[in-house]
Amino acid sequence: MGTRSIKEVAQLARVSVGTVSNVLNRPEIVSPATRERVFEAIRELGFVRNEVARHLRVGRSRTVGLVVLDVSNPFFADVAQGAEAVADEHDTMMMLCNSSADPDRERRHLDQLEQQRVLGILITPVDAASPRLAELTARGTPVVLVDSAATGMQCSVAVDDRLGGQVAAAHLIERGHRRIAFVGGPFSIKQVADRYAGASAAVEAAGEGVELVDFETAALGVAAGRAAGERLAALPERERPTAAFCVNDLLALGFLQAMSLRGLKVPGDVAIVGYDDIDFAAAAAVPLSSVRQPRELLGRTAIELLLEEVSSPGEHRHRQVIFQPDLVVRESSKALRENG
Amino acid sequence: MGTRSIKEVAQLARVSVGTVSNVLNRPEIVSPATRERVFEAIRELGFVRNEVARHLRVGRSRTVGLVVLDVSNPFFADVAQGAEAVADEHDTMMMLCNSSADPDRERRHLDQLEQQRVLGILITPVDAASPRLAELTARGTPVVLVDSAATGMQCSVAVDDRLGGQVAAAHLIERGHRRIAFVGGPFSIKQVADRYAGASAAVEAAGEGVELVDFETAALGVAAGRAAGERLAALPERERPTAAFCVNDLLALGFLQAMSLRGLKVPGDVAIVGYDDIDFAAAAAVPLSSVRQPRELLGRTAIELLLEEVSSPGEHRHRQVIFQPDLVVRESSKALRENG
DNA sequence: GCACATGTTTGAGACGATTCAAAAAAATCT
DNA sequence: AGATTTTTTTGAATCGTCTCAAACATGTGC
Repeated sequence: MGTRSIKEVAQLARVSVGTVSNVLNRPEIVSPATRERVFEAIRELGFVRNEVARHLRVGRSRTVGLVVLDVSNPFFADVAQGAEAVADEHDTMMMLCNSSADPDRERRHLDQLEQQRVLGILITPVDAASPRLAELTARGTPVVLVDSAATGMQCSVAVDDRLGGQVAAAHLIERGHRRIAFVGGPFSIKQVADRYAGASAAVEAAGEGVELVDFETAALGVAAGRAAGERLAALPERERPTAAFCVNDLLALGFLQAMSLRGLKVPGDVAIVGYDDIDFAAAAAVPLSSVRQPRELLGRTAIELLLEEVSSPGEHRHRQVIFQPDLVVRESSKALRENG
Repeated sequence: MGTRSIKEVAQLARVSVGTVSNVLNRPEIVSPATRERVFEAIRELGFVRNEVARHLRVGRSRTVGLVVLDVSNPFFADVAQGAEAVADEHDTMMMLCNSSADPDRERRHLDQLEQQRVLGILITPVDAASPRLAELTARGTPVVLVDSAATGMQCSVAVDDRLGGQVAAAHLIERGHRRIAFVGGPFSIKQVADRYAGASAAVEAAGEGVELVDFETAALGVAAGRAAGERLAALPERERPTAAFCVNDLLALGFLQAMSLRGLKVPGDVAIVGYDDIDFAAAAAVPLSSVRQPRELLGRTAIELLLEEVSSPGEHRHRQVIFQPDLVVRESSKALRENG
């Protein structure tokens, strides 16, 4: 094809390849006249540096991988945006990969990233304990866990999911709800399990008469939420929970949709609290109460930890950063319920 | 670091590097005994093939770039998902890049992708006529335009935006609206301009007494839609459009939110039609009518065209694929309006 | 046991950029 | 003008893998 090499540039500019390389990397050590001649040749030939060759020689990549559970979840889109902003400042490229919460797809992405010898990997793992992650670290690819706490071998950035679940459930209990649905799954995903644990704890703390009812879902999208909503709506009124804590906003949105299809009022018949506080939460049929996470900050911090690890491998100490979530109360959980 | 090369594997397995390479690429030509010995060595050393070196030697990358206007718009997330599914089948990696509709960010991404010598680039360009794109093609990086028609030098996959705009406006006119707001911008984005042109045409065709009122926005997100909604709501009732055609669903969602904040009923006071039919459209406060595009299909087709071009550069003829949009009518535009 | 086909393995170049010691050229000082 | 320092430029070696012609084994038929 029309791709030129440094050699051709050298030829046209009547200098050695070493000089062309110098013009590209340390232009200040090349005499102005030569430098100009080389630039001229570059322009004329439409030369574009081959980053692959550079990488091979230098042994250091300029791209980092970010593997998320679901690109189409705005939560991750925002995390990615935060990370990319920082990457950009460091002249680093970000490869966004989507695992769809599928361990197999995740593995394939990790394989490819490792083969590409990326600078490092940011990942929201399907399973944080997977040996694959330890392997990567051991072989020299730094890994930072995003939205999931590490155990010390890696850096991680997370939000206190247990606390988030607890706050959400406590809020519903305080509003007078006694039977609360927990909507989310699969439990193998750490975030789901932690938020459940938090909600459980709040329910325990409330004592007798308050219970948490599982509505486990197979996935974490709008459709799964709708399905869970249908299941709940189908229950006879006496058994039906009067509130639902959905483990993310997509589920909550789907759940809300099901309520309105089945003629149940929100928050009158069923109150809802979601998680993530994505932009759509506030724009929903009934504006959703939601547990907010600092999304961009999560991304920013993650990549900063990674870049720090890369730039000073010697003295780097792994850190586990944990942010606090915030409950944002909106219509969907506003009504007070008289106890029965 | 702990990264091993083919040479070390060869040493441990007591074979030549050529043989190791053969085991990796054409295992069938290696005798079973040797093959097993090599695999054993690979396992023992934790060898991971260096794709960078391979790429340099072979001259052919296994990754394609996808540059979109906005990762956090679910429309693009879906396009990406469609493309990635196909990429996956072809053992190809996808780099998702976000230009945020910023020509400068777009340029930087294109530079990086070209330097990485990717197999090809799928792009929803900020400006399809940019010489940068022609340059890429000329230098040997195939480019496929996504959601934007090409002029013959490249392949492209698009949806008939003019038709979409027309259908949306015609629908509102048919419902009895005479003054229709067009919400969207900047007009420098092709999709915006085309949808506007279509809506204009429908208004023209309706004859006297029907008009299109511009509410140009600076961006295409929820916030911009909310702002436009505020502007419209602030108008005295007699001048206020009774319907709005929003150039995408994010704008429509924001717009809808503004209506409800200002106490205007949808569709009673103002009817709304959005564009893209993202999952959230159906889940909105008032389920949104929207012009649906085949999102995954767009992505699939784009990368298929690219891979075809790459695999048979000789006889490849550039194609411009155009899909038809569909109007999905929901609550937000259902009410009939008696003419005044 | 020889000629020949068939099946395996080898090892010396690429690929395109970077690096760095050494050569060459230019500038400065006696 | 010659010696010395400083500034530029050079070119060979290198990164890790693939390729391919040639070398080497093994097996077959006579």
